[in-house]
Amino acid sequence: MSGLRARQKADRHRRIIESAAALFREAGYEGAKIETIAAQAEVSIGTIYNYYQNKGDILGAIVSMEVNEVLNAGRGVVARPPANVGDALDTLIGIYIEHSLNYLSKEMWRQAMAISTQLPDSPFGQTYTGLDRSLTEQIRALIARLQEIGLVRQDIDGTALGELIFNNMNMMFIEFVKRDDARIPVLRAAIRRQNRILVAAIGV
Amino acid sequence: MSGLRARQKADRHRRIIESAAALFREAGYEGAKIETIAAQAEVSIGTIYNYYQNKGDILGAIVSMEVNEVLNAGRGVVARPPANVGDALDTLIGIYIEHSLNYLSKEMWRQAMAISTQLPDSPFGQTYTGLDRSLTEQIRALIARLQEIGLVRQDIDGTALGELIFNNMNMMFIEFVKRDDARIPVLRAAIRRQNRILVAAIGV
DNA sequence: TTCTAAAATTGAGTCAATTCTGTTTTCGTG
DNA sequence: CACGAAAACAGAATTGACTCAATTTTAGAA
Repeated sequence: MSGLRARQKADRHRRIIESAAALFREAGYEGAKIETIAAQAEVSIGTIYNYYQNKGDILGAIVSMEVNEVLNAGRGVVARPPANVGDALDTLIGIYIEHSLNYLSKEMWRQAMAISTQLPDSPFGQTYTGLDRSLTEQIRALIARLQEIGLVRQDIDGTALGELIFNNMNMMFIEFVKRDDARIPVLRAAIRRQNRILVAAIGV
Repeated sequence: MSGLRARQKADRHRRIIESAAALFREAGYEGAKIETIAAQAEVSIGTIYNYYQNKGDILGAIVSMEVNEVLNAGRGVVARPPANVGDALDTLIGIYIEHSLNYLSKEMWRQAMAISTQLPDSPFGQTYTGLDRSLTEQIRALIARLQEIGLVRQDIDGTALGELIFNNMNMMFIEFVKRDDARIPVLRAAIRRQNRILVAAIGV
């Protein structure tokens, strides 16, 4: 392998993503025309559609990178969580939220979320669902860790709890990206307040 | 008022909604062309855009009717809730979920949800956010009612709890409409399982 | 080196939502 | 009843995502 064809392919992939990312930032998702992305990446429109099924999939590739970084950052917290249930959850969720706008603007998030519900079976739709699942799983892993340490009661249904916490956080995040004037500290405080009910219920 | 102009306007509104609803059912949201809706309603394309800012707003009008019916049905449960926290929540949520597919197909829900996150400031986007808020508020009202009756502890943060329950349910519903093969009883069972954690925490 | 099938690229063409501009209808007033 | 302004309407034109048939490039066998 690694012949000319494979190298050119990888190179084109990179050029398309880079052009798209730059344009999405500058002009927004809707404002970025495929034609312009193609011109900037020095490929034709047809080639873009050879690499990605639709415009949303291009955005999807960028979103995936961002979420994977977040998942990675979360591993540290799961491995060595703060010695207090409330803080542990807040720290993990904090990582998710604080990292979320590194590469993606709120508008890009809105588009990504919209596409993932609109076309759940498209490549990106499936990827996005998988990312959500991974985040849920990571929260569940944190809970399991806290149970090991003895900070969370053994008889708690960790799966259901992980889903509950993720679903609530995710929904709050969706509302957050829908309002351009919404601020991260306010979002985090609201989620802390909601989780307080759970924390009280599951602590030993 | 109530001159010819106003009457014609109301009549056209109705005709557009009826044509659109019929077509969305038959052909799906994407499959329903504005041109066809216009022809069926016996108005021009331009007129449709005079009444609704975009295709999504037409769907939005239909979704609003559905959700308002659901809210109405929920009032009964809030007024006379089952004498058990778990059952009370399950009954209210059951009403929401069981009614949800009366007029709207999963595909229509997907589109509606997508549009509401994609264009949160469009008329429909704002309406949808308002509907979500009303549902959250109704769950909060149920909790308040249960506190009055003495089934839920007085020191529980009802607002946060209402949000937590709604957000989790809503997220589960979103995942439900994303999968055409997902079934209502399974959805309800999953939500019951998640809520069990909360029920245990808030009961007197 | 030459040749051929498969893979990749190209961009003009299609399709459907939305916009735009000129026309028609309604309303209130003299 | 006639008239002018404002509101509604119509549908042709625009726009931009996506398709597809024709062309070019590559890999690897002879």
